[in-house]
Amino acid sequence: MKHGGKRTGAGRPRGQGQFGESTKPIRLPESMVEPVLKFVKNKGYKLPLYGSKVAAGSPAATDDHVEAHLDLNEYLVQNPLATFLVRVSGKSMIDAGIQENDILIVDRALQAAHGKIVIAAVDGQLTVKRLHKENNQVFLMPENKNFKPIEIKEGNEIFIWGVVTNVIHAI
Amino acid sequence: MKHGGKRTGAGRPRGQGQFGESTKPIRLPESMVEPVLKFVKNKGYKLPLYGSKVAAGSPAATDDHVEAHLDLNEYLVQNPLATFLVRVSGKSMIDAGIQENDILIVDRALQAAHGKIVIAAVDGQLTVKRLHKENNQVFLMPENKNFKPIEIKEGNEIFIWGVVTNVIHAI
DNA sequence: GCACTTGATTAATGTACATTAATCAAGTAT
DNA sequence: ATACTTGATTAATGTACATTAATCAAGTGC
Repeated sequence: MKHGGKRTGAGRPRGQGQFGESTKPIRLPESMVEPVLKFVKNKGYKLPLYGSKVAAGSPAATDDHVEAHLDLNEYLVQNPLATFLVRVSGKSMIDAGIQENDILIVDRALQAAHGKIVIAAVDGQLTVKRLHKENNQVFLMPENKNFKPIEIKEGNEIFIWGVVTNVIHAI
Repeated sequence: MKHGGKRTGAGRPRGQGQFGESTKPIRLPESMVEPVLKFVKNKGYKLPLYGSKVAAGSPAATDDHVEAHLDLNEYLVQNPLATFLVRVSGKSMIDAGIQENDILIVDRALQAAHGKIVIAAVDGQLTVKRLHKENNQVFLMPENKNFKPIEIKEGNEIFIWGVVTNVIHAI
């Protein structure tokens, strides 16, 4: 009663697991287990970015003309520990394409240089303005003709929180 | 030579690990190990969202007035497997706040209803337009007076790929 | 010959376990 | 007394291991 002998190709095939590839046990902090499982399930949120020229048919049908696969977190956030979001209120930057209720991605690690759009706290209120530095004078410039520039002087309570890198506008 | 006896409070303290909390071994597909470690290192990219009123000082100093902690992937992408990105070329939707080189987040799972801004493939070229349905006629409407509407008729090679949900504009 | 059963083979899976690290307390030397 | 050493205690950490799953091949009955 022998069943022995070679079994080339026998055994559970590789890549038959739930992920279709080999796995590795990694220790994760308990609070991250759920988010990570979601992250893995969504394949790391790598979204295809299409350029302008495309093949006919639906985007699912072809991967031609895919410029890249982007994770929005990685693409939009350079310095995760120094980045925060601000919801826009007011229309003072409407001419810069920043509309009410848009979400701004703000990086505290970037230099608040002349010409940059920044988030500043003025009178306990956050505001978006373009930073204008000129001959020792510093202004927060609105981009809406109905608003006036704010001058930053020694001693007035204005803090620049960071530099706006991206605007997210919901349709 | 006894060193025995009770040792209340002895032992390595809880929360002394690299994550400051208990961990759990989870199997991950090998290709996701690196992205997941990055994801965990960045604490799941939970970014604080500030409203308009704030305390003085820098945003790092206080967590008052934080409306929420958002993961941009989760916030922007409802249907990860049906979502893709398109880089905008052309200015045909400039009046809708969609500028050249912006990145659009597009969801194929949403209904392309009248009035929605959609991505369509026209002559092997992707285009953003507002969908206009009226009396059995369907139009792709630009929002820029220099461009003309495109009518979608039976038999012409126009495919609607999905509905634009968000616009990302780099500053 | 053909279907079915049984054992062999190998990968996937989850977790138990040995090791390491960090702390406490008693013993020891100064 | 004070500092140092040694063993005890308990959590963190990485991985080995037992179990399960999926396949192959020989044996068995008809």
